Amino acid sequence: MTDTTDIALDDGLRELIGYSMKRATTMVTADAARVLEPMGLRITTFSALTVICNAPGVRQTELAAALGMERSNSVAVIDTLEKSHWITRERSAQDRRAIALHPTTAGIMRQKQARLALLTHEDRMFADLSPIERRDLVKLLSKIRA
Amino acid sequence: MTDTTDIALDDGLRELIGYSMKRATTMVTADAARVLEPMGLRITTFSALTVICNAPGVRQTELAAALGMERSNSVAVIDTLEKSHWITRERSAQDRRAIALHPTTAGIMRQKQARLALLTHEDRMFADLSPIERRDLVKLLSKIRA
DNA sequence: TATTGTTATACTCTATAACTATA
DNA sequence: TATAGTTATAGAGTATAACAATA
Repeated sequence: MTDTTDIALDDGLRELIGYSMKRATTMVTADAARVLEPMGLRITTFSALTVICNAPGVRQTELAAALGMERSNSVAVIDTLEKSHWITRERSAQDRRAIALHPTTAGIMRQKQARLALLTHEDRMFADLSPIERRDLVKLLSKIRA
Repeated sequence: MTDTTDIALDDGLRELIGYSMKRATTMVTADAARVLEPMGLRITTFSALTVICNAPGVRQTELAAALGMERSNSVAVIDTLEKSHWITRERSAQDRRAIALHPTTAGIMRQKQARLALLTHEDRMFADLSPIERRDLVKLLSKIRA
């Protein structure tokens, strides 16, 4: 070190909250992806599967909106889940344009298994935060507005 | 609404802190990108430019490590900054393998301008968080460990 | 042998436009 | 005419392997 104060190279970026958010989120999501990978899931497919398990019959457009993704991009995600036999596409009787998504028994089991693995992963990543601090973190994040 | 409790479709995901982090970070970085775009900068190029302005003479490998990116991916970022005449590449005399990165006068001015725009953007995005809450948020994020 | 910058490549996520079939 | 699902496509970020020049 050439300087007694030993300033980090990215010190000029640390004044930006968004920089801290991005670094931390990248760490967390990368670890979550590693946890999901051996189960044949990625973050996007796990998220979609979870919504479908919690709201059977949800339409693709509703699903995409809930996850903040484009309808067009949701198609490949749903294709993957369908090919893995974790969900089924069923044409709606009331509105024959729409497709209702339903989880299979295998899909429900896989979602439960992945959920538990992610809760364990979060217990590890957030081990240095108390339950109150974890709730505070989510609360503060929810106060950010577009 | 069919249910009196009116549960959101992504409710099953909200128990995961990583989900809140990802949604919030996507919002913040998307807005930051919109702010930087008219200045000819993206988040990655702004970050690199900031490090180079704060640590003139930094090497490419050091820069990439500081930003948590691959050396190979930093090349295109630095190419862009060089083509915009905001930085220069100078072969090191001590170690002729290495390249020292220096900001130009125009680069320093552009970085200052972009920094101010991002501080304004953060004041808008984090308007509902007090100064203490903003510090708490960063503090909590720093407690997350790999 | 190891490291620096570089190229090539591939994969994920994301964003937009346009098509089809239904409403 | 508007909407639901779909296809095609392109951009940005990210990850790995391999190479030439230099240490």
